[in-house]
Amino acid sequence: MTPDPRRDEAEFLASYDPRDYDPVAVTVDVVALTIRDGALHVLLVRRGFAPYAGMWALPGGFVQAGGPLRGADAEDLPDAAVRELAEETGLSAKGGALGRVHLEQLGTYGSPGRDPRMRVISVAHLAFAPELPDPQAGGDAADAAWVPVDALGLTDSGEQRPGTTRRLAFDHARILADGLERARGKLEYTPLATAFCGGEFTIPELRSVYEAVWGEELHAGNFHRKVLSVPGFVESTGATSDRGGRRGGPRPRLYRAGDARLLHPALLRPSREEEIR
Amino acid sequence: MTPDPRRDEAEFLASYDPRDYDPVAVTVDVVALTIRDGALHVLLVRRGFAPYAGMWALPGGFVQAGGPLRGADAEDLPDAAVRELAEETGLSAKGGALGRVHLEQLGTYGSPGRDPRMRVISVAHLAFAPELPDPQAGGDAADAAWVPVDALGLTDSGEQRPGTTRRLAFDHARILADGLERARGKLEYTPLATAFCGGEFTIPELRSVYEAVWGEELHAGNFHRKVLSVPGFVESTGATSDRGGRRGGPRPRLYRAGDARLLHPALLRPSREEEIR
DNA sequence: CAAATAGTGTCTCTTAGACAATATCAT
DNA sequence: ATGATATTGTCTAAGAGACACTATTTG
Repeated sequence: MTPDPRRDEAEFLASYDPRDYDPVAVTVDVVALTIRDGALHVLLVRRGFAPYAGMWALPGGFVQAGGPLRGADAEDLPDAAVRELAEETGLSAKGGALGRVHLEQLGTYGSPGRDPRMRVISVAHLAFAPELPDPQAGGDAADAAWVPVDALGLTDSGEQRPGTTRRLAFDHARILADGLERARGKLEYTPLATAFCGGEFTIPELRSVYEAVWGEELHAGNFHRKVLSVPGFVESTGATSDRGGRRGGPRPRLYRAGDARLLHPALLRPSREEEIR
Repeated sequence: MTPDPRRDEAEFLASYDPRDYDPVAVTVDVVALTIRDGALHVLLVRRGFAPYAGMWALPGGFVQAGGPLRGADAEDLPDAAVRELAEETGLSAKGGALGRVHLEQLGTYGSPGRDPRMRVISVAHLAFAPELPDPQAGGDAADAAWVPVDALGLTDSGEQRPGTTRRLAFDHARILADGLERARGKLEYTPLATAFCGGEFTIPELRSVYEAVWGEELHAGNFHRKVLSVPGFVESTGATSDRGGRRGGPRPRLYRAGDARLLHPALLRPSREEEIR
């Protein structure tokens, strides 16, 4: 049963009864990405309870709907995503380390049967974070950790290769695969790679972000010149890093994110020939 | 109140009661675009009932959730979008004219208060259609029509300019603005402009699609050469159109969509300098 | 016939990418 | 000292866009 839009609002509210509706739950899941030790990591929680007990899942939870009277506890979707992220990481949402996190909506997943309990529509979000502390296992989670994406054995078709130890619950392998593909694309035409860095960063650090997300080595010289040539991508701080490269080399200069929202011309990743058809 | 994931599935189902939940309704809305008379049009319905009676809205409706027992009437989100489109246009979903329509998810809109009746989460979809017949006003709609997008006075910020006669209900101006921006971008790096054409089309017809969506005139010669140079964008049918241009000119050749899913190199639209920052 | 249009040729400028060179730093 | 790294320079090929030209069709 679904609401009948032919009734006007007053009549609707007067005759309102939750039992008239097919129950649908709306959740928010977050694909939170960060770079650790030069590798792309995703924030996962281990489920303590059925369904999928013991398996790993994206952090997420039910949206506070607010009920028919739309109480003050009704949450907007981005707010719900930030709240879930804060709960799982133990970080404060406002002003704290989460203040620098980029968050965008990824997509909505609502196939019947994706949750064995009931019809669940999940609005997935994508977050780019600078390096954050290890998460606190809390709430519903038996464990929580930043997990290297490579260790999950994801295929392009959104499944995990057989033999992968950490199995993902629900359709979270598909959601994560979609999030990774979105992230790879975003790095091409937006300056969001800077969201993985701290407030100040070097060009080689920025390059390592691209290499971690794209899974390809980039030519240092050409990358350097390209980043500086795109208007508004980065701006110089005038300062210089206090350390050279890991195994030698001069001290790189420091930059901060510029004011561009789109990169023009874009930084196209090499060798996309395969995925064109 | 939200479900407690700590209960296992059997216990969950045994104790299930719809009244335990904050009621949330999930709808599907469709931004259906087509080209008519060289101008971009969107499919709109006029609301016959409150809220927003008399205003125009995107076609859409409630998703059939299927209830806790997940009956056979449970709908996937894309299926719901196709069903809404078929209901509003009076066209058959399978095999009919809707078979050639491109459909993709656009985004999910769930701000509290966006629907005055209750908490409604709307999963918006974007459809590219070749020229279709005029829709049949039916179901909940007092009227239905393909409306020129330019006549809606949309601003970049997702609002309608004052003085626009056809007002859009709910947050549909924002959704439509997002859909248009997505469409403009998709034409750059995918061959989806062909989805606005019939099975066979000419390069000038394809160019008119780009001009209608981007709102800019393109250089005919350069466009022609560019389209043919991108691998897999179009393939020749060998045939020639039976008419020349409107006011003269040779008969253009006919092409059909190629097998590329991405355009490489992309067709970048001119003059994007403004929107970079 | 006059005007418009399809399709092709040519030129210039920008950019991507390969490669090289040099200065600086870690070990 | 040795090797790695940051940064800049140079060269080549590809592509975008401006412009011109010809052949063909409509009215």
